[in-house]
Amino acid sequence: MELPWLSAPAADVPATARTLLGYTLAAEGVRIRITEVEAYAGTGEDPASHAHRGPTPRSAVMFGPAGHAYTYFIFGVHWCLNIVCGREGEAAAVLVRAGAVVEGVELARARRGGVRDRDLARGPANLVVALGIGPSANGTSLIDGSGPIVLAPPPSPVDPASIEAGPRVGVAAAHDVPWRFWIGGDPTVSAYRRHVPRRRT
DNA sequence: GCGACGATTTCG
DNA sequence: GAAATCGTCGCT
Repeated sequence: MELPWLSAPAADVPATARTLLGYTLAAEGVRIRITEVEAYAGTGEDPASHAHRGPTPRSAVMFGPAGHAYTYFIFGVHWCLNIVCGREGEAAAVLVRAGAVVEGVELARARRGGVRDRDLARGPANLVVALGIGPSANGTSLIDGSGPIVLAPPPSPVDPASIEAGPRVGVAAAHDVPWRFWIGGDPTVSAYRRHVPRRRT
């Protein structure tokens, strides 16, 4: 699978994020159709990006070739999945926030335990659980079949007019850029929560 | 080396 | 509204 537009310049990552809506991610017996994403740009361009202050051991994958997975650990509890975008040396990425399970529903139910089907892959950490992936996926290719996750084009095209945009969820910085994109009206899209500062101890 | 804090989820 | 819970990153 060749997806050259994934390597579009980092400045175009919002457009890349929109394009990824409707694509499917398959891993460990479950396939989900992406219904919600967020765009993150690179060094110096996006205060909310992990790569904003330059390369670090964690964010190194973001600076690599497009089409690879960037997984990170958050709050000592959860894993989230990004699709690396942009040209090599740039650090753009698209956070996969929600999806609809289209294959392997039984497996996804077993992994998520007793939630409604629409919630199986609702929210970035829940989506990762439904797909049964984890830290070992970091840095693997999503497009050449060499890794545990495979990205594939939409089974049915997404109507561009149905795509909606808004501020990214839970980010303290850049609250004003509408870099979250979702398929309008889709029940699997996660609820918007504004960033809440933690109480200092 | 130390400490504040996070692209979250879930419960009360 | 707040806790859980720990790796990462910047610097008191």
